[in-house]
Amino acid sequence: MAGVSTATVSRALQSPDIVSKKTRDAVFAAVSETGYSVNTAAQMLRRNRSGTILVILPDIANPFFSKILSGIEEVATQANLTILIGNTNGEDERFANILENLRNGRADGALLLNGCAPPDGLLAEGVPVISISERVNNSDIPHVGTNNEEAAYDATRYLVSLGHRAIAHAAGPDGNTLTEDRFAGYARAMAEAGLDDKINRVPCGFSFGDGQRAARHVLAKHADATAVFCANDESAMGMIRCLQDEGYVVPDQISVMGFDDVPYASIFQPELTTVHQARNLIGKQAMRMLLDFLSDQPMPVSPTFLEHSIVVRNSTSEPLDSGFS
Amino acid sequence: MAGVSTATVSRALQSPDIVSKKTRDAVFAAVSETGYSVNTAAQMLRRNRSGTILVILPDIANPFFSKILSGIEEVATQANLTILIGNTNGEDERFANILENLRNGRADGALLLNGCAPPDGLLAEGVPVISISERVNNSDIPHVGTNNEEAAYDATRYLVSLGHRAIAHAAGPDGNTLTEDRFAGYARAMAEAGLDDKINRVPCGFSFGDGQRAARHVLAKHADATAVFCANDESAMGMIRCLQDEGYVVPDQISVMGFDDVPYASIFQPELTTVHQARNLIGKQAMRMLLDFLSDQPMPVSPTFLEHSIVVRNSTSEPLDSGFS
DNA sequence: CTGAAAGCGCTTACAG
DNA sequence: CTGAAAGCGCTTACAG
Repeated sequence: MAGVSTATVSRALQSPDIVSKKTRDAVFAAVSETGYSVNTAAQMLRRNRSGTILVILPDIANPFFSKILSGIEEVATQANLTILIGNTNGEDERFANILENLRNGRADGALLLNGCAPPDGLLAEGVPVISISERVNNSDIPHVGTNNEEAAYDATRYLVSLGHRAIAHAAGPDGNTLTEDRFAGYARAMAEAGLDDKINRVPCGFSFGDGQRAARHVLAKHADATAVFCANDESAMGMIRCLQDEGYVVPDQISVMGFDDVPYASIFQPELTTVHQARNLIGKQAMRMLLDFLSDQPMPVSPTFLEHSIVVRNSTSEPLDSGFS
Repeated sequence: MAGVSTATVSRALQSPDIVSKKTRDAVFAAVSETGYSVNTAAQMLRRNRSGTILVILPDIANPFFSKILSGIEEVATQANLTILIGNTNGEDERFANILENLRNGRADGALLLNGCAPPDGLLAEGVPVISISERVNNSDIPHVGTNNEEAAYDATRYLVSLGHRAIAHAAGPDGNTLTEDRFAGYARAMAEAGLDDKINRVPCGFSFGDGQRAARHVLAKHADATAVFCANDESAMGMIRCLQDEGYVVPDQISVMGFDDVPYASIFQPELTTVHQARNLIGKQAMRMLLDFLSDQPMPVSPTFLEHSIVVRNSTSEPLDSGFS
């Protein structure tokens, strides 16, 4: 090296201001000449910090997560943190393996996007964790996301404002907080509009195929419906596709509304009316909170909600008087 | 701990067969009781290996990559390796930062999906790297992917076999090996069918919007075209959407074919005829090769290609005699 | 089959 | 402002 101790090299690199300009320059010169790069493993070992945060999600291919991820990345990069992505694929075993990264020191904290509580004992104690988008039931894990109840309420109110009365709700998968929150908002708006007797929860799910199946259910059992509010965009698209295949015109004969505003919502035909979530901001906010958490700042006890909005496109319109039957 | 030295604990955990059954059991019991987990940092430092491989891609949200990623993950998990995803976002600076993980020991090797050569000096020497899907120009980095020239040739032959003669090609972005390979395959098939004078390279790109713009180009300048072979699925969908907006019926008046077989290809209306790439297998194969590379086995000097196939759906049909003008 | 010991490459109180 | 020294938690030749 260039005439100084390793201690000084370390100082020059980590806190340039505490060494003299002369040594600093010498060190930087030597570094760029030799192409030196600190050994992260040694650094991690000594500091007892990995400088990495773990992002746990159920399906990396789901476009819903991409903007959240880029928000997380932006903030993490600024803070000089690496992000490690763990893909559970909905499997408990994978989830457990991924959590291992928090015990063995590969990551200092985690962002949980899969809505599952870490199994007892698997979450290392005192490790900062924040849940995003999907709340974790019965836990005090800090949360960042959209107010799903409120957003579903707004969505339903929008359909009511168009003149719809028989509005069905194609609900998400069971045992999911998103499903319950969105149904609750729908039911509240219906009740408020004096439509208690029209409240109609159709079992559905979050996939395109689920939406198709739910459409057949609607056609078979609720032929008076003039609108369907679906629990997410994917299922709304499946719903529409099936209705079209059965010869119905959306929105002329039946309106369909989604939730999420995924990238594809504006490419699908008809373009989907949906609820927009501020996904990038959600990711950023969650990462910022995790940063605070890592530096032992107190966490908010109630969930942090970011603003949502109704995006009106072409899959909804005023109802025909008679319904579509 | 349970009556043995740390050396023995290490041996019991890493190579259970070289310790006596008695100590092994004692160690495992103590481990599960205390919830002990090895410190990865210390392990990395001592072994001079991170047990992590770096996957570099331009856009994590692109659904094209998801199946490749899951293939990579499957093999990596079996081999007990962690994967670290680096998202370049197409930015050189990010790319450089991501490559840093190979210098500082956070990763032992890399899988390159962004088709860019690591800038001189930024790739640590002797680090195993394999390129996937998109070849890196002028480099001897081992490659795994689809034979794009051959696949484009097959796609074009399919259109020819339907009876099309005026087949345009909406080409990918400039300076990309995929673009050149696919154009070359298209041109070869056209020439072979005696249609040299019909070879028509329309500047396009890989996005939906690029496809829409290219459609206008085709309508304005090549109104005799009865089919367009697009460089990927996204642009093919944009092409179709614009043609529909202009009042044309696909495939009746004009056939459009894509490349990749992304998940959305079968949901889009009309369902897209395209070239299927064995993305999961590509990911697996690349990861397997990287494993070999890491254990110093020799790499193949020529690219490893996995099988592609033509998926016929509803965006292509026999041409009308007259073209669509 | 097991233990004592060295050392991986950093960082950081402790002196000076 | 800088250096010498200790120690983070492992793994692995080396003895026995």
